[in-house]
Amino acid sequence: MTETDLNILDDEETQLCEASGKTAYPPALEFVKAQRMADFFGLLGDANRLRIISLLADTELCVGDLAIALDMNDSAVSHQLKTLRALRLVKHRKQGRHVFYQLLDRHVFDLYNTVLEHLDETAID
Amino acid sequence: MTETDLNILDDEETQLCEASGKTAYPPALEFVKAQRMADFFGLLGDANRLRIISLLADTELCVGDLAIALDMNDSAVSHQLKTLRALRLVKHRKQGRHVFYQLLDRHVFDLYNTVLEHLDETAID
DNA sequence: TCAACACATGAACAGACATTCATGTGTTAT
DNA sequence: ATAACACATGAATGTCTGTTCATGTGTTGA
Repeated sequence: MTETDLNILDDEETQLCEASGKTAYPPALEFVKAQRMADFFGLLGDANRLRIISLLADTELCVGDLAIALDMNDSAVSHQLKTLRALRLVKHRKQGRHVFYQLLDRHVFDLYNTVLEHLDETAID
Repeated sequence: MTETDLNILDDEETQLCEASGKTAYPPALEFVKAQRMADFFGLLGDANRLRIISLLADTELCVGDLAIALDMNDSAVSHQLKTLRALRLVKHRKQGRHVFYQLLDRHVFDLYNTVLEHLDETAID
């Protein structure tokens, strides 16, 4: 047996369906970690947030210009930026009464591009 | 001017805030494409769906075993699998009264691992 | 000082979505 | 045939969340 190698909970040997040739549960991603990942992906699961990211990846922009470029309410943009700021995905710089935002985490933009390519080669729905 | 190079809508020369040194809007991701990406990311934005993916990446499993391994309702698992199936992320194989699912799109699992690493090196919240 | 501006923030509303429950379909075994 | 099983599906429910509206804070210019 290689239960420990497979990181299997051995409190109870619950039986799997006999149709599968397996004798124990495969290791599942712990829920807390799964939840953190889900939060991260969910963060990118909004079209307007992605468009904001796409803009801020190229250049620095203030809230008002973002709103105009995206045809969004100033307040809506500000709320979204607050979210992105909380996750440390953007940094901001105050200049007079303007606040300029810029993409901080390039890792996110890599993910962005990865999925962009994925969509080109895969037919969704 | 390099407006066409930058793919800028030139119907109206709306003025940006003078604080930014820019004279025109940067190109934004088209909304429809952004929406497709958002749908894709949103799909991964659920802890239980991620856990299902993590299990099906390692091995083939039937619905009932998934439900037990994840401590979920059979119906809930089935609903989630329907979603994953619609997006062609999993494939299924019928064997008697069991239906075995398996991860089809390894690209998704790559993304999964990428974010997993990302979370280890970044403090979220 | 006062008005206009840029942005932030809180509450309220509406839409999306995951789960549950009840039910339906198809398969196996007696 | 019929009961038990494995899974799928539709409706209903509760929760989460993005936008809007109203308001607050801080800055600039007259």
